[in-house]
Amino acid sequence: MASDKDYVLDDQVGFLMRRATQRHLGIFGSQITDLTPTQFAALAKLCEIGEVSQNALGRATAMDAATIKGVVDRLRKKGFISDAPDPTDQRRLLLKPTASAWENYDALVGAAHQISSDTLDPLTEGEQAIFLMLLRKLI
Amino acid sequence: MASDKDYVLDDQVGFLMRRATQRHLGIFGSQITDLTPTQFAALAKLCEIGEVSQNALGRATAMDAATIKGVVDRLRKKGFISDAPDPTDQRRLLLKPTASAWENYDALVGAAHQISSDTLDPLTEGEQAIFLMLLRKLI
DNA sequence: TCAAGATTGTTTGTACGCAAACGGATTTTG
DNA sequence: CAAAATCCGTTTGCGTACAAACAATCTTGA
Repeated sequence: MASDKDYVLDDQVGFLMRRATQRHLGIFGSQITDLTPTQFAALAKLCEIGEVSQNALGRATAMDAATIKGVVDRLRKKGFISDAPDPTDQRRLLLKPTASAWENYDALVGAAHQISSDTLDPLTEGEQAIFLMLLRKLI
Repeated sequence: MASDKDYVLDDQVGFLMRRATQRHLGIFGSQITDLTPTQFAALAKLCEIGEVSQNALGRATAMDAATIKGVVDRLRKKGFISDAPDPTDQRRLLLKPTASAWENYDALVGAAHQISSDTLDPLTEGEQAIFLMLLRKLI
């Protein structure tokens, strides 16, 4: 008989979440190729907020200071972020989306919705709502 | 009024899964410090299987060939994996857990169970079962 | 049988993701 | 007001993760 101590990797929540994330990233990559999911998240938040410091954008997108720096660097290289020193705080780098950022964001929002929809497609609508509700409790 | 096209990052399944995974990795790191979650997954599978080629271990743990190579290299450096060429297939590297691997695995299984339990702790037992069931459908 | 195709392990390059440390700027507090 | 604490952006180092390419080795099919 199975002991309480049995450990089946494939039944562990961490392993299942990693695999579900892998599938989601595959869906994302097949529909949006110019930006990574992380870059799109930062772009979306930046367009949502409008003007924000680098670290604050990181907090808003759940990326630490080291991670958001690399993401912002790559978005700037793509021409999606312009920055200027904050006149009221000399430590801060004030980020703003460029016109090109808005164009790309607007063009990609539909695909982004589709990606979320495709990710949840194996579930019924009711299950999707339950899943998202439970997922929110695990943050 | 909100348009159908509104995109709220914080409501997207990908973003929520990333944050839930972050929380889980934090819980893991606070209870198991000698091994990363990925390394523990590979170790657990290796102990479960017993003897397996490197790429096959990667498939069993949802890691591609490049990723599993690095993980195996680090586990070997820690003394948890011994390898030998497969006599029946000269391409294959046959991996086996060392005695030290078994000792460490046995010693850590309890913590691993606790990590899964802590990760799901915000949910009731019924919710946990539902969440895992839905998560499995999203793989 | 033997050429075509697949698989094994490897390397390189890019991109998160986090810990830790750092100097400089700002805020808090004693 | 000055010291302590905090926050800002940066760098380094390590560990996933995956794409793409590669040589060596099997396997298959005509």
